[in-house]
Amino acid sequence: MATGRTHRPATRSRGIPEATVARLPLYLRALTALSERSVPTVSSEELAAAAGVNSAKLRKDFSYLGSYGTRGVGYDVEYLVYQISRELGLTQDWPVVIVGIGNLGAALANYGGFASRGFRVAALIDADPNMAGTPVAGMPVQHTDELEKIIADNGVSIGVISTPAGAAQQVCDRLVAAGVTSILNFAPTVLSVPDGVDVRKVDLSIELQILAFHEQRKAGEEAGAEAVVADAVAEAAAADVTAAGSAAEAAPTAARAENTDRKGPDGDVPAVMPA
Amino acid sequence: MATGRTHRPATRSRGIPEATVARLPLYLRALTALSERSVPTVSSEELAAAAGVNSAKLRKDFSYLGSYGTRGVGYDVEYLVYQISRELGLTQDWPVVIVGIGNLGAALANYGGFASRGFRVAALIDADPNMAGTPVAGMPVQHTDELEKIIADNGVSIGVISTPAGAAQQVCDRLVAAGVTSILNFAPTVLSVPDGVDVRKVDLSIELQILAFHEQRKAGEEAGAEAVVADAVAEAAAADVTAAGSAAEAAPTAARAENTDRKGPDGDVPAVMPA
DNA sequence: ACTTGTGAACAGGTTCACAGCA
DNA sequence: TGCTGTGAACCTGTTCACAAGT
Repeated sequence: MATGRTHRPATRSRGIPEATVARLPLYLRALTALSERSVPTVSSEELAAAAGVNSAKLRKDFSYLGSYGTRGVGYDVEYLVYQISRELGLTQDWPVVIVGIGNLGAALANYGGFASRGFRVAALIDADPNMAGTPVAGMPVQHTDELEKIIADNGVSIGVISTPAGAAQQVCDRLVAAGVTSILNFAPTVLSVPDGVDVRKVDLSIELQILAFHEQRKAGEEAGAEAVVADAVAEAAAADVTAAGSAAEAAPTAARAENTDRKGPDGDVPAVMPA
Repeated sequence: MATGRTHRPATRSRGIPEATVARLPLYLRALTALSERSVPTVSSEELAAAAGVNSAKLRKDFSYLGSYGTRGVGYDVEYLVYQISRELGLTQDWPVVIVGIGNLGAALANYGGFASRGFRVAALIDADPNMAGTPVAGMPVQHTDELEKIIADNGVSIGVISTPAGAAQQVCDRLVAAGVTSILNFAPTVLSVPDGVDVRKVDLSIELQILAFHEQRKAGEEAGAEAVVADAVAEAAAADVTAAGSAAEAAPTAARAENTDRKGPDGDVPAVMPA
């Protein structure tokens, strides 16, 4: 597997912190909502509440972009929307292909959040010949054989993989070979990619497992004790605790909000793992 | 705002770091694969490679769980699978309900990764009366009216929200009122929940936006300069960039993941800590 | 020999608190 | 007066490197 250890080539240190980048979409969404309500300006306190973060963090984040606010007043909504969009690269058109049109792929194809954010689904690709031509989200599914041509013809640089785990690496390799340099992976598999290619993974079951961890902890707390019971049972049960082999991937994120005053959601770290 | 600023410095305790918890599912998946291949033991180096992290981090993570390895040898696969499963609370059955059976909800209902990890879909709920009774993933969709009863009858404590953004908060409130204490939110909205309830969110468009950011950066780098060009244009364009994304986010779907998270800004997590 | 387990250095991110400016 | 912008403290997480076992 790729061993690209070069994570962050110091050379680019002038950049915006990853944690901040990961929050920009959040701010953008909150700002877009304000914009639609024709709100002209917003304070860091208000915007932070809408985005679910605390104001100090928000101000710090914005400070990395530049000084776009006005002391004593707040931020100009429209101006900020533009600046953040530009910073994220959303002012340009990003054609993307979705490979693997199963339940999830179809859901993604129908997701409105793409188009409204500068992303354009250039093609839906699936390995099943029977699906070819079938319309999904108003667009015909194309066969995997066309993959390279589609990517070249549309200048696609971002690919979404929603195939079964077993096909993911192969699809990934073809996407990369065809020129894709950013991949959003939904398959529960660790993908190996050459240096220079970004991969972000999303795994539905991982999120649930993390919730289960905290849920379990809540229950134990309530009970008062901690007796993590089973210790003797461990050995015995160990043999078949697991089964199926598909599952999770990595991704963290969490949010937390509170009702009554303050609150802070949390931090999230991006992780684009380098091969 | 900063009223009761009672810091909670001493709150730290025997807990496992959030970042570590977020990686446990990854290790578990890799271990499960090894287990299926009947591999008896594995070194931190091998397992780390399979999980996509570096070995030092993996060993550090495991050290929080206890000393489950054998120096000079490695870790016993079966034993570790059990220990991690137990730590995550996966040795028990977690009934979950999925609210909002659109494309994404259906995809989630069909997702095999749930069942194979101790999660059981107890019910599929949707507000559309026409969907009631319709089988999805082999199970009839039930109407929202039944929500409270379903949760009570099945002892559900984890809920998944895959409704449109507009309905999310309302659904969330009902889930919480009915007893749910952990929520996985796919709707592109910030949810407010009372203390003690965990919310994790997954937003697909956010992941894509983060990829776009890095993709844009790559392009610029290639071009040689860093000149974030358009600076003068900014001012001019700012005025009406606005509408760009009015389509709004209606459909739900999304995913987002990343590294770690959760933690409390202020008085958040009551600090779980079993003595 | 070989690999774990971990103190300690390091890095990055968050929060504080206040100076600076409209 | 009010709110932004930010240095500095603080805290969490990562990496190093080696002592401790087997």
